[in-house]
Amino acid sequence: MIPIAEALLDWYACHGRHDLPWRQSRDPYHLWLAEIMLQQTQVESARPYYARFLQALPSWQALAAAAQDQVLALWSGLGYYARARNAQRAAQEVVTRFGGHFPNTLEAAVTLPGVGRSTAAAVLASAFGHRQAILDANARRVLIRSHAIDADPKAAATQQWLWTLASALTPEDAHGYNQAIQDLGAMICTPRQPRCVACPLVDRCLAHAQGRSHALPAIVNKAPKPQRCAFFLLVVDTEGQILLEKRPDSGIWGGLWCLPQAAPDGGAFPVLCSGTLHPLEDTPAVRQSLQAAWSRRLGLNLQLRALEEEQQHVFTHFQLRFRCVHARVWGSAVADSAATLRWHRPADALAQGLPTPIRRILRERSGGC
DNA sequence: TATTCGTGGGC
DNA sequence: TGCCCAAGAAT
Repeated sequence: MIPIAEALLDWYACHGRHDLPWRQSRDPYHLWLAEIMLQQTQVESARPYYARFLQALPSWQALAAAAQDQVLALWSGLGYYARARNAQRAAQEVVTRFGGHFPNTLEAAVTLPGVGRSTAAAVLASAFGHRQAILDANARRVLIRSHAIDADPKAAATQQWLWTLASALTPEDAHGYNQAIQDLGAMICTPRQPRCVACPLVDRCLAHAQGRSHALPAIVNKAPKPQRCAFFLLVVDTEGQILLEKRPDSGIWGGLWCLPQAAPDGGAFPVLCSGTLHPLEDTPAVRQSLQAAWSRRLGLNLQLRALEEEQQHVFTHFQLRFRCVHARVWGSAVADSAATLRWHRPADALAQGLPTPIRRILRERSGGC
């Protein structure tokens, strides 16, 4: 066996995180679900979602047949909601195209929505014992440091080299090795302040030999985050119900239920705001356009009331500044043939698949903790 | 090829 | 506090 693999497997046997829930199973459904949830997500964030999801939808068939709203409600708060929509589509394809069994080749597995090369390899190795290399953030960082790779980690040529390296280093026991290198990356070879004294690869690590462990991977220059501004409508009917709008599948918060949103100009999408402008200012003109836009889009006769203080929510690639607008409704009834508008009692609203800042708003209003 | 997709932890 | 980063994939 390659010395690196042997050292990693020995270390893993003693120090690995053997107690993770998805490591107690060899069921492809369990392992696949864990891999999807863990994409760009830390273990402790995904853990409670994994348990709840499996409890509610314990099989390919259950997930395939579920209502999308239920799937998104189970995912609500975990982020990257395309994963949830793709997961359901993948389950449907496993049932219809693969007879209820996860495909047992890399080529077939990556045809499933939301399953890329690394996710497919992880499932095949763990569920079927195949010798398949992964290349996630942990493995990538370990390889970059151990081989002192200076190139831009995101460049295509670097990715290709890393995949070649990962494949060459992965032993027959890929199941154990993949988990070992992930645990090393998460526990020892961390992004900042790696604990090289406790690393089983310290004697073979080029970065450590060169005294550059802390300097790798190379830093990629970051683009400044644009700011976007929007208003959210808080309208309650005579029975105390609140109006929610289902967002389209594409775009941010796709498929989730949200407070009706409008830009200061009345448009549907948040507008870019520079430092000098005050797009969230409470002016008669802004109120006018908001009232007109929402009344038309929602088919309601609205009377705007107070505007709440500005809040913000930071995404990976932009910052959303927003204010909540209280309103009264005259008459009733929302005409919505597409069923993208619904009145919910407060408790019902909180059971829906909501984006985190919207959940926070509704929770505070209903006096919850 | 470069963007677009969430959210919370940690320093 | 602000910023970086995470068990990546789709478009």
